[in-house]
Amino acid sequence: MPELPEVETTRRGIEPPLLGRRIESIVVRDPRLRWPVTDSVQAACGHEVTAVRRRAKYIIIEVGDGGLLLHLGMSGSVRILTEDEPPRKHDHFDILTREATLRYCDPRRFGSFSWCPRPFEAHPLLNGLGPEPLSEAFSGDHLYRRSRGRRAAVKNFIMDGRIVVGVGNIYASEALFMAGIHPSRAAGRVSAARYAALARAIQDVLGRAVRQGGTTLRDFSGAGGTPGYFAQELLVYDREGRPCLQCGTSITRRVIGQRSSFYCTSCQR
DNA sequence: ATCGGGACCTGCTTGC
DNA sequence: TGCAAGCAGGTCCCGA
Repeated sequence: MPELPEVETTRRGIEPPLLGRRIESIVVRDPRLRWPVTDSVQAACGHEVTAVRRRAKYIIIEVGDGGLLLHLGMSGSVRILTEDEPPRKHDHFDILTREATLRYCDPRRFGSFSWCPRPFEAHPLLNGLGPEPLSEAFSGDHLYRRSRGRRAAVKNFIMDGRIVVGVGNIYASEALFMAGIHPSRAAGRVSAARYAALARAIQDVLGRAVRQGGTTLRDFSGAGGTPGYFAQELLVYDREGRPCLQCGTSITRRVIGQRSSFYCTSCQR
């Protein structure tokens, strides 16, 4: 469900109700996430939220001497409650302020929730991460330099968080199509010029999706998991057998690195 | 160092 | 209608 645009949309959605508010309590109903949720998250209680940031697909709810580190995994979502509501299946925990409650739901339990002391970058889950795709630190030149000598498929390469963060399965397919690069081409065999086009494509597609408020999480009432209206803008993803919008060739689906990949055999080389 | 594959989960859709 | 297989937007960890 959540790629970077959805995570950023979630961040923007929970920032107003949390920023400047004191965390009164954290109620863990079901600690079984990717890693068991421990009592260490209670360190945030009694503190005021000073910022709600995003790093890669993590959301960091900052308080005094640390932050709550949140990942939505494949199926995670949060909603903001302003009145009591009985928990549903897969509602794992609540973060309560006086005014509102953040409730986290994650059926597949690939998400995570943990306490992160400062400095955040030192946390094992955050250190070693590559640049943010929408930051100055990310460029075609960066991709080019990091890819020399690599034989892995370029699609896997750009989905590797140590190279660049936030490029998930959908947008990897989309960006490669926009740049005209075949997803299974060896990363080390893509020219600097084509990496420049790829970096632009990644920034363009992620930037547009963020500006549109993501897709499935536009509201926080727990929408259902299918692609929202951004799906209409997808050029190749989930379009197997349908005509390429550039040349009419039937779009191919193939598993690369255990993930479905969609591309045009004629436009992408 | 790099790579591919397996692992972790539930729920929905598809096909026999 | 029922049941099993296949599929899903992430990413960590392992052995080669």
